[in-house]
Amino acid sequence: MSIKENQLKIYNSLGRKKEDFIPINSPHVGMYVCGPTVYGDAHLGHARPGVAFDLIFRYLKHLGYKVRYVRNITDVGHLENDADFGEDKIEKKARLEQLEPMEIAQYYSDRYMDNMDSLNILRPSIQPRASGHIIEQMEMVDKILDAGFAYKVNGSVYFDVVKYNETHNYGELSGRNIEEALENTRELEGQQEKHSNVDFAIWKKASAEHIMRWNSPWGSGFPGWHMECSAMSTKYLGETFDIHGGGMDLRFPHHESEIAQSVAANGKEPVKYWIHNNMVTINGQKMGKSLGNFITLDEFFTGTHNILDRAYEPMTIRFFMLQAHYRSTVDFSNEALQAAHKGFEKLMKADDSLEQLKTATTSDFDVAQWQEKCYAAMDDDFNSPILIAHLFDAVKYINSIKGGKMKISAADLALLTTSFRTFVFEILGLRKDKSAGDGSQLSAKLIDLMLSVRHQAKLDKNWATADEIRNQLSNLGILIKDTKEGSEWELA
RNA sequence: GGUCUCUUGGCCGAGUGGCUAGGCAACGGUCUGCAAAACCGUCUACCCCGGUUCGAAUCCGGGAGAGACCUCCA
Repeated sequence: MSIKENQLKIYNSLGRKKEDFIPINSPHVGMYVCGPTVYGDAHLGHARPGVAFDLIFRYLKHLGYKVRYVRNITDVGHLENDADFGEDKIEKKARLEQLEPMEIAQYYSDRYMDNMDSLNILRPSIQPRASGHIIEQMEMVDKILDAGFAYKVNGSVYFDVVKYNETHNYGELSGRNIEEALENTRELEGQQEKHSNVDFAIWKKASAEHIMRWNSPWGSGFPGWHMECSAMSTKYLGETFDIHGGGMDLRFPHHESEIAQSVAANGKEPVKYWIHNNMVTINGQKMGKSLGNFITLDEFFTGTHNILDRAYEPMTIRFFMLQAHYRSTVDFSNEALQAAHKGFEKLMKADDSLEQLKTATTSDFDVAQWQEKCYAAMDDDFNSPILIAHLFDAVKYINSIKGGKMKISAADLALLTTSFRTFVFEILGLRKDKSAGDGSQLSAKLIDLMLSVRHQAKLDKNWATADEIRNQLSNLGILIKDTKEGSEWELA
């Protein structure tokens, strides 16, 4: 399979500039993205990296790359508060609800995947769980100890950031200067075990009441915060791979520490291109669990959060996110989502119209050049908003042909149809939601019956009856749309 | 406090040294028995103050405001 000729550029967080995308082992591409910690329902913020990296995954595949996409499920290891008093997040929830920790993790990861499916996010090639890779994480801890970049204290193992920084640059990704950080020492409590407060645990001793624990050479415990991603990315993608993604909030300390761990253990930089998606904000502020200002995806789909004016289809949310570039923040509001909903509908209707277009001998629009512009948008760091703008140019053209104001040749129509659909469905990953068909067959037939009665009334110029039917159906939430071809209906 | 980012028309949101994205809303029109829907058209913005330049919303400096990270976080 050949790679489609392209000039794909990717903004690399490591270096903060756009670079030509040249895979290490073309046509193979390895991509690792930080997935969710499964101790709660996915919210709008989780949809952002889901959609962003799905777009990247889809486009790379479209270009002909063979992509192995790995997205982890974190079901152990995240500490709350500081290290000494922290307890595993999953364990805490379990104790509160009297359930097995793994039961919670399974429940929420299933729900997460259902949500992602709704958003038409392709499943990654591998979705490894942290709890299933304890051995690999212990092996990596061992390697870091052997390399001399970690030390053992009371059954825990800490990464020696200060020592690492003597020969490497801890802070290369986040633009931090550790020496400065050390000078502005803040008083931190309960950190006597660490040689320095910039050090972090790579293996943590489990307290007596800690349920999620594994035996290790250092005693009974669990892996540190950042180990899972280093261990699993190395296992499935190799010591050096092409793309590592995640939310911007993970840049420090999570990704910075991942780099340090991999370099310490394997002696080489793990990632060629770091890609970070920006946040979803609500009233200008980051939507997040700790801030308590999040809306879950299920609440969006059902409209059950009191801040929501209505329910929003998954595709509305997907389109809403694709209308912003992945590196920009995107601000939630009902108004913005309703605008996205309408725009999306317009796009889908234009797709339907493609079937009905009549061809001519010439075209009034340079379809080949239009296609080039679409590729140029995607090649420029996956610029979906620009692509969507071009798609709406095509929509306007399609509608003008339909209205008899412009012409298209048969060859151009074929090209327009395939490219339009490729970009809309294959690359942007949009999908027509089965909406009107949701009602029972019987209801649909009854509505059609009412419409034919109304049609006859209109032919008889019996406007009172025609309007009565329209109004009554409207009261039931069924919207009549009169077109030249006859009447259509949809659920409001 | 430190590091970094952002500030675009009624709203959302691209872009970037000259060629004036796009969506939604609004307004005008076409269509329609009326209405809605649909479609077409119109609407020329870039926080403030300096500077560089033939030319800046775009580059540089200063100011104001907002946000992210520095603790788990998508």
